[in-house]
Amino acid sequence: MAHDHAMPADLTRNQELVLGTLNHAPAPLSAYDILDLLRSEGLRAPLQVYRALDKLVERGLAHRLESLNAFVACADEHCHRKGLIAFAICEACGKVDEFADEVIEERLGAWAKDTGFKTERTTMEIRGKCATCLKAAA
Amino acid sequence: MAHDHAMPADLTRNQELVLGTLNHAPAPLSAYDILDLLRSEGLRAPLQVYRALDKLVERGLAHRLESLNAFVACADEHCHRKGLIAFAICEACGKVDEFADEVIEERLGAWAKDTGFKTERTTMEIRGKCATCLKAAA
DNA sequence: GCTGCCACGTTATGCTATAACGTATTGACA
DNA sequence: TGTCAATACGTTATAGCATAACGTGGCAGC
Repeated sequence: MAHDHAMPADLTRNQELVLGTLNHAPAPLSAYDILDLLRSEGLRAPLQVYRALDKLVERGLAHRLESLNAFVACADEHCHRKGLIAFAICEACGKVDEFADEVIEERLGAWAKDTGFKTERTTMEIRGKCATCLKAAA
Repeated sequence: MAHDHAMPADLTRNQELVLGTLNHAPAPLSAYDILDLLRSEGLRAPLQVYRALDKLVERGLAHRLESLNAFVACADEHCHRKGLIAFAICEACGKVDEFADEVIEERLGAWAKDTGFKTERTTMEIRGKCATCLKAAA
């Protein structure tokens, strides 16, 4: 993708480095991938990356993909994405598509209400092949 | 939960041991949890557990919870569950509720069709607090 | 100046998963 | 009956992901 998002001004140096790395990556990166890419900037320990990632995820600037144990920058231009987000992950090229669906959100909300469950966090990840890769394989 | 599911007759010894362990667990177990519980049965290496889990998951007898790196037995009595399954995980007691929603499945199908994405596997996990734990805390 | 807070840096460790071997069993079938 | 393919098994070693526990340093507010 290699495009820049609007980057908040109040990030710490480490957070900025990590977010910058994610922004320029064409596919999700593991914390250790990020660490390796940032050794030249002085980062040495996994914890430096994990701490930055925690903050970025907390603020919605990055997302964790549970099924990959990896991270991506938020795809929303102004990072104002609210509510439930779904990810479609291409197993061939690694690209991740981020989308929201109000109907799904509402159905999950209804289920939670019915069963008395208090939702705190939802992850939804679709694995498969993206249109581009399907075409290329044909 | 500690109830027995119908257990297929053609499981290998290791698969049977692992599925039995999951069936009797009140909450998801990691592969290493399972290993520890089965050392008395002669299991010694993680791979023995992972191999059994792979087969069980493949057959739909067990599910992997990506957000926990853990496994549960399929909650469906006869293990005939088809299509997309959602999991609601209580962060307090660890219990997992398994459910299906056709509307959600259809919405995801529609999204895939629109974008030309070929879905192979979908994970949907809700984290939060179950009704029982909420009541207990009140 | 003191205090509380938060980010940082470092070392060590723990948890999760798989690679790469070789062996044993079974069933198909010439 | 021998051999072949398929599949599960067992073991050792290693790779990959994540956090505990410690101490340091900057900065805001009183």
